[in-house]
Amino acid sequence: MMTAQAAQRAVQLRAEIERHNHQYYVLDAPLIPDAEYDQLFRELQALETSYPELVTPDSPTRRVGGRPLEGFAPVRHVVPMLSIRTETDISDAGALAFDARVRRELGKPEAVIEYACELKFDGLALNLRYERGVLVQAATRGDGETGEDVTQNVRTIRQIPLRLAGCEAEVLEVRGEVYMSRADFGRYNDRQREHGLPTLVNPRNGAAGSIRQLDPALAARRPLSFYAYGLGEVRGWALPESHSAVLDALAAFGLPVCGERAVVQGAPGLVDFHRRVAEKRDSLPFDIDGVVYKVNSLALQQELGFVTREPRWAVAHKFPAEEQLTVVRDIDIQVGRTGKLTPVAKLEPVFVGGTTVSNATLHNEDETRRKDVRIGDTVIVRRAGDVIPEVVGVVLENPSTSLRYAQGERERGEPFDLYARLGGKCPVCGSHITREEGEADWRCTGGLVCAAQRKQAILHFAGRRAMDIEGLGDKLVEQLVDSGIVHSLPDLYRLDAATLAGLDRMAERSAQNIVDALQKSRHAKLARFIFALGIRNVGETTAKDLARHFGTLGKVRDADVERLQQVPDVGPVVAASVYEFFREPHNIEVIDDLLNPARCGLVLEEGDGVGSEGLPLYGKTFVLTGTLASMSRDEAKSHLEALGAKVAGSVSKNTDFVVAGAEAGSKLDKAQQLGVPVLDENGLMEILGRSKEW
DNA sequence: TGGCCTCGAGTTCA
DNA sequence: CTCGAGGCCA
Repeated sequence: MMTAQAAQRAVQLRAEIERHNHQYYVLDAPLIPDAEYDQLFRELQALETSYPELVTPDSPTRRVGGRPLEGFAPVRHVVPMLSIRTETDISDAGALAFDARVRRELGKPEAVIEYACELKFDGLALNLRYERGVLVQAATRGDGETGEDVTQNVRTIRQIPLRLAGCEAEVLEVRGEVYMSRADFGRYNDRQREHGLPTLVNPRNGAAGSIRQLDPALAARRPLSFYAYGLGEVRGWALPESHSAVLDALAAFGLPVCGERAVVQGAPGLVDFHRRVAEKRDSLPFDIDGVVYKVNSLALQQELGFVTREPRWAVAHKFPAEEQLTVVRDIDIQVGRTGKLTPVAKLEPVFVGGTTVSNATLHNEDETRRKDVRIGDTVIVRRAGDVIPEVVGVVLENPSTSLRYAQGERERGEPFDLYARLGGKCPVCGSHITREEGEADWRCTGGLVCAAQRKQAILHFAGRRAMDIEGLGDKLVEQLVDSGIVHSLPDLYRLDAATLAGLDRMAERSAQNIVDALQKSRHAKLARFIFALGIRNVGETTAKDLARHFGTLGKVRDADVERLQQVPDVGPVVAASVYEFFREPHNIEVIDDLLNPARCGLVLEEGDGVGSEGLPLYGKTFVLTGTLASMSRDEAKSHLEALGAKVAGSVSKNTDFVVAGAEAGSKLDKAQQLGVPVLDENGLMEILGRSKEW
């Protein structure tokens, strides 16, 4: 790069970074995720390293953060609050590189260095000043030299002691991070939503925003936590020899210190810590960016010193970002089994949370409008603890494009309007679409005329929990419906191997497998068949309830709304769904066809409609969690149900037993919380075995 | 009527 | 897994 170009780029980057600093630190309204900001910052750093003549005294790299907010008194830090360098390589190599650097700087290439390892919190750094053990002042980092006096707000954080236990030091400044736990964040937002008040975007913004609340009464309502991780100015207190001993001392004074820390030896210890924390990351009660490594010996820390504003003896080693920026290429609209129209954002593929994400649901029109996602927008995508990616929100300025369009607002697409986009018609069948008063969803009115709904209905029918027709997946159904071979459910049972073998990715062998699977499914339990029909509001459990109560399909079909409501857990809504389903001539036609021995030849396993009162586990509710060694969860479920037990999906005080297999999750915790008896696999086998003898 | 508990339905990627 | 809503009970 030519010097002139480099100079121009540096000016651009500085302006950009300053603006984001202002957004982030002063306005608490970041426009871009941290990873993106870090990247801009690193680019400027790199540029200034290559061209030292470009460095200006007011460059953002010369300071650590933003600037004090008007309204809070400025506080000059006696000992500057430095930032910590981030290792660029997020793989294990990052840890090795840091250790190698430390040994080289110390001139001891062979030494095994002792490190203190901690978590890197996603929050806001604070300096707490204690004089003779009393909290006299709390300040934010600000620009590192001067922060803001937020003592009033910090006093409202219960975890922060106003007086230290057994510390009479003339001055002891404690540094740490204010954060919001995930649970507190969720609870806070739930409450805000209930009252129709604005919610917080993420816990980090919550923490930063609360501390900077000018009204301490408002700040006090935000549930904040704090962890101490270091020291500022110290007078009249003999420093221990190591960082870990400092933290122990702070904990003894009554300050919260995070328990997830370790003292390790050399690079292997760092790698090990990084891995262990990465595994735990999702189950921690708070968000973290990564981990921090610090040379443990304070003497060695001093020897290593600083490069400009960053200590040589510490680095942050981050994890893959859970949030990333990407561009919405298009908004597709999918048609579900019930005709529900779901907008889906087609994204420029982006690596986030360990996998590449290219689709994200926008749920419905209101949700899309609330987030104001439009085609062409840059959005923040998150893939946190759970697996499913979500669009967190729109970024109104993309740093890479705003450099180009620095002067004006970027052109945006139209606000999302589902009806207008579809011209009022289902994208698959062209039937008109409706949205009932008070409903969130638009629906296609085409019913089974709509190919999309037919495909979904067939897939549902073939599903594992329904008729369990192995091999009949979405690709095959797609082909069968599109080619016109299968129009409705009975057509499935008229398929032969020769027809199937003509299809894409279908040879004789696979074709025969499908035919066999269909043959096997001709004999089905009533409950599965009812579920397979796909009646609105009738899922697996309700289908079982109906089958058990009525015993035969004929009785279910002929039942009036009143009779239907006598089934446990069936109220007016479900009863109406069932009743109307069996009044629809097309549905009756399909069912008759399926059960006609001369046509499809399905045979239902029907009963006489007695309850299961006589069974040994009648009236007991089980919840299964974790993985069992000897059988699948579904098998365990059907065994239990065969004995009259009810198997529910979540634990409550009505649960009689929780069966915990290997790697049981939150359900086990909940069981312990509620004092519900927990069985291991042996316990389950014992119950199943014993009950069989009865 | 309000506050649980459940159930139903929709969702992503390897 | 999570959200929304149906159903039940106090």
